Amino acid sequence: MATQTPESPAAAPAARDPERTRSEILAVATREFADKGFAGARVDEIAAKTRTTKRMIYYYFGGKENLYIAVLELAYTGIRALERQVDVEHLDPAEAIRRLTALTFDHHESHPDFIRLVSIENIHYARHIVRSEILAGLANPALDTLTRILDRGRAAGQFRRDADPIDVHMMISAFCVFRTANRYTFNAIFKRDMLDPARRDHYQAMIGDLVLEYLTASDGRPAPTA
Amino acid sequence: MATQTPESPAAAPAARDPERTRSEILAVATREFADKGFAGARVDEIAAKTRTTKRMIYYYFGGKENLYIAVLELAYTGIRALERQVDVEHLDPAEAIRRLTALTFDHHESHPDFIRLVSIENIHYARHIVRSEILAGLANPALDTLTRILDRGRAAGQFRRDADPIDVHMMISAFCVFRTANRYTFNAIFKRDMLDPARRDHYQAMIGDLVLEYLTASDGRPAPTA
DNA sequence: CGTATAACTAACTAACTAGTACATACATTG
DNA sequence: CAATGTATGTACTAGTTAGTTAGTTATACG
Repeated sequence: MATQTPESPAAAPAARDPERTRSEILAVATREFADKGFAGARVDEIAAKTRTTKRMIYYYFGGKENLYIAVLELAYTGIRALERQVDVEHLDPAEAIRRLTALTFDHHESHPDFIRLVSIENIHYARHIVRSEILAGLANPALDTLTRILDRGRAAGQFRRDADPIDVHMMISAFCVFRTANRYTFNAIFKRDMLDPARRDHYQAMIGDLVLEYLTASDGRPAPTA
Repeated sequence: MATQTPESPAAAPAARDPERTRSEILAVATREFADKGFAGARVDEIAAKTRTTKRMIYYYFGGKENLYIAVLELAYTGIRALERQVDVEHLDPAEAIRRLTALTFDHHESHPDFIRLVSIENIHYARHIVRSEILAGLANPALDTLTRILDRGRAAGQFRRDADPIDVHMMISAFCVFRTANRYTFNAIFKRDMLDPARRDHYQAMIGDLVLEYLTASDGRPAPTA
């Protein structure tokens, strides 16, 4: 007997389950906002796609904009949790960069809705991120990881000394985000699907090469010779 | 006497000027769609910001969606015209790459509305580009230019032989587009404005270095030694 | 048990929004 | 200078959309 709730053994739509109601609204809203943007998404449609009613959206979230912010908060905290799991401390700096880059690459590929939400939020000048207390002060595990790798690489004389963590993070993100975020216009214009599985390994290696070549290039200053 | 009659040469609101009416609607619509997206933009507001009425939008463009497509067409053809003016044929391949990269960089920086429209269009899965006959078959001067540079660079034994023009174009675009398109969320999270004039030269040089280092790196094949 | 409260539903509304009907002024040309 | 099509403005409408009102039902807890 696969009972879902303590007292109800019926497999019927669980009558009362605030936890599930809330998270179902969030899940559906994530899809809708990511698909159509803030202005394009419809509260009525979000409600219709859940097993509950529109009233519940207002009950739990207070309004369309707050729901959108809740969606952003969930998306960002989820991504950050994943980033925190990355462990490359045991790897040689160059290998660690390659691994971090590959993981970021995989990550963006497997979370297109997140990338879409970020694009949408940029169209809104990041207004909602700034307004959200949760998001405004969210730590960035990927950047911390990268900072440690760069420190190790510099100490070992492997990496250029003027490499800035935020810049390197930007490089990696730029490539990985572009590939997903601009997939459709790029394909319409160049007739090339940047997410074609046949080209996946090629692009994953390319961004790794790119970053490593940058990091191991001379910075024009007296560097400790290997 | 500021007469508005047919024969008045006065600088007063030109009574009849279809050319101006049309282009004014397009200019205002470009700003509105770039600012708020397709769903977020309001036909009434676009009309209010022109010197004409909503009726004229329907008269000239037929509807909101067609107006949006017209905006895209104008934006893309304008950008393509600029790209066509790039002349780097007289430069050494490496210098040509640096110049093309710098021009692309400048270009994206000075056309944020275009980048926004591209982001918006990606949110719409490039549906309108595909529908537009003008856009679907628009040549890409930047890619042609790049292809010729790469050919010259390979012939001179300066560039790796497996460098693909579309891939290289993608690299350049990724960096330049990301910097503009993701400016707001990036700044909200990392407290760094990627468009800060103080960092402009740094980033312009960085993308140039990045691409050149990639192109001059060994491709693991027997290459003509310099 | 019974009652307070949290979870929930259905129906409604006021405001907005894309698009249109209709009337008319202007300009070109025969 | 008539007449005909182009360009334009005003006022309207039908449909949509975020948000609300007024309640009902389940559950926890004394």
